[in-house]
Amino acid sequence: MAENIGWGLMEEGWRKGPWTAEEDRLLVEYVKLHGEGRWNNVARLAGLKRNGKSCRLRWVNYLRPDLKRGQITPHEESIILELHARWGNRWSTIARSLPGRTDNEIKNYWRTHFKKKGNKPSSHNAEKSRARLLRRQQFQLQQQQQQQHQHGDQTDTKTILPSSFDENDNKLPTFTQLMMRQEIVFPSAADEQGLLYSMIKGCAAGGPEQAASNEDMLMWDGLWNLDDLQNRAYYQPALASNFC
DNA sequence: AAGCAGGCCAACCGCTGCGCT
DNA sequence: TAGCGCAGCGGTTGGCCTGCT
Repeated sequence: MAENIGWGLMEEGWRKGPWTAEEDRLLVEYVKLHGEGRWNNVARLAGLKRNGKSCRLRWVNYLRPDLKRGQITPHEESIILELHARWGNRWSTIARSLPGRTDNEIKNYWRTHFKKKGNKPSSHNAEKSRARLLRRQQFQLQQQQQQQHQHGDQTDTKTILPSSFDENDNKLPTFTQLMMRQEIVFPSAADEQGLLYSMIKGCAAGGPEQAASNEDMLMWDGLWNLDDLQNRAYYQPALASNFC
């Protein structure tokens, strides 16, 4: 039996529907005090009239401090495409390769942009969406630049293209070799290349040959590719086998 | 200006796997 | 080993927003 309480719905004692700012605050306070997990205790300990599932979902998809806001970048999009081709609808697995992005976010993005029209990213709708996305990104970029200008924030160029890379040869050294030659410059954690940063941090000890799991191996296999268009790392599956 | 269609995203639902008893 | 509870996952829904006609 459901009861409408104006903003939200009460069902069997649990509130449903959109979260209020006060509920968010209570949930954040709870996680600060008790950490993530034991979500069924939230109602009792935090005074929230939400079930554990709802609390977990709200935290994971919206309140987590490490979430990355804003549109999916073309770089992230290419990663999503490649990983979806590998793993299918394993959204949580794909999300683990995109720091700050949630499985829900990626799932929504995929369904919006690629699910329809026979999974053709280049369809008319996808093109329109991309055009809209680019307009938004340009706007966001302008805003970021304005903010950086206001704060005098000088961001360093984050080149990770190896100086020894021979374009004619098209043969890339291994990651370990680059580490030895100190030819990799770590991007900052705040950079959109957070993926590269986390991969370097996670596997720097030995590169793909030291990867801890099959999934790590897959990531190494797929992700370490370089593109010199903008003096930064880009995701290009076609070159993967040359690099690792 | 209004109506409509589609995009976008937050949230819910049902199922599954895992750990504990 | 069966039963139970919890956490996590993928699918789906519903409402708001935006752009087009």
